Amino acid sequence: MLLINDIRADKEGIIARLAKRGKDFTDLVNDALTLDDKRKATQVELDNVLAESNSISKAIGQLFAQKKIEEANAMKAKTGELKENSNTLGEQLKAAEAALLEVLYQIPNAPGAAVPAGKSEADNKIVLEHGEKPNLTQNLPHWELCEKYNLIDFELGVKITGAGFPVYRGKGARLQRALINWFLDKGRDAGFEEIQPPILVNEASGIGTGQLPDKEGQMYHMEVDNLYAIPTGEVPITNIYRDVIVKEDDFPIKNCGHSPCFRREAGSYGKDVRGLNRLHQFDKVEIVQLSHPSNSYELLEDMSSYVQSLLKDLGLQYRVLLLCGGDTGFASAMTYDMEVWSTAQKMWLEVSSVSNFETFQANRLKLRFKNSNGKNEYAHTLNGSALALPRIMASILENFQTPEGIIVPEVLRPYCGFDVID
RNA sequence: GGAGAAGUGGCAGAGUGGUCGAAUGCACUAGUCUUGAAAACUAGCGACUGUCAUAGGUCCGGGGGUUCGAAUCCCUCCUUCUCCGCCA
Repeated sequence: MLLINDIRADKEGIIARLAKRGKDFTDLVNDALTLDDKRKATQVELDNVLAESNSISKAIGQLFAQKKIEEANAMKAKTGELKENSNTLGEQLKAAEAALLEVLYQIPNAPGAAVPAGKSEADNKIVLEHGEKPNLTQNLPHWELCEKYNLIDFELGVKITGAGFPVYRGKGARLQRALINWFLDKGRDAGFEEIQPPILVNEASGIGTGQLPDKEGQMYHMEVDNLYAIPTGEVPITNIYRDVIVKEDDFPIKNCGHSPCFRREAGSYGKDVRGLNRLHQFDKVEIVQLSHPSNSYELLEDMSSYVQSLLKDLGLQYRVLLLCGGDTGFASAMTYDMEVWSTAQKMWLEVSSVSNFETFQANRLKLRFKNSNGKNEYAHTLNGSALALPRIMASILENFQTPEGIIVPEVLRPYCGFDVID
């Protein structure tokens, strides 16, 4: 959520930034400020009552110490009203805080300066396009290639678990494992510390990264133990830093981790979810960065370049989109999407998304650093996929197919141990 | 899963109902001394909220309760340790 103090400091600026999402947030912003005023007023009132009651309690303590029992008992009588008062005010304060939070939770992140205004993906800006779309003599979609070469068995997954839980086998499994290892090695070379996080998280972590309470239905939930299957490695990795005050000198903090991801994706059917396009379980290598507020946008560019370097090394043609306000995720201030053209499906496949959240996540996480004035300040968080496996698998299978087989990108050959899938 | 013990500031560790937000040590920061450093000495040193700045308020694993007053008593949850059981 946005910091109420930031909103207070530059209300018009925040409203203007939010307007780039194609919606007017003036009312919500005003509500938030009004509720915060109310919260503060209640707090001051409560503090005064508590201060008085504290001083009386201390006085009683001193009277007892001086054995003036009767005077002490007489003083006790005075505290009844104060106590009642503080109880009422305490409840009012809780209510005021809850009301403020409820409004703040509804306000998305304010898009950054470079983000174009717009309502839908039609308004996204194509930043660059790299390489030529492949010109193939054979154009099978990946699900047919998977069947032809026995790489991924979707039907078998249905039998074992259900739709959206594919079984990778043989060279399919090996290619995927090769990609994961290669991504992790590249991450390490780029200065990211490798993390292998838990893939089940507790409620506090879900709240920390914003999946809870709103998006509860998108995660698999284990009721017996009240744990959630992670929808992305971002959740456990970012939560490493929940309630942490990092050292300013440690910036940028760079983490990278592979994990399975679980998404219920309730209600999505049709050709967009065919094959590997959308799954309930998939693997992803995620990169996470914590940044000093002063240079988080530089780091966003670094992350974008890094992801692009992976795509280039794989020999994939791609384009980079700067998402417009309306298409930028709720928590993000600025997002680049990387898309690979699928010749067979005649559509762009989103293979990565890198975002700068500014303080939006750090606020909920209570992720701070001590600045040069000795004051605690919220850090900026960024993350991105580097990369998500299924669509990269699909891109490789579809774009490197030949009548003689699928040609494995050179960088992966040492990792998977074969040059061609036939 | 069963039995027992424990959770206090960055760390260690006092504190069992009344000037305790918390002794002491270490670590850290600044100063004195020194050519410089070390040592020694002096001072400072938790977080949140709040104020123009003070003041004030909250926080001793989390939540709730008893009391005029809770780190201290009660309930509950979580975590860690020891022993037993089970086990990749």
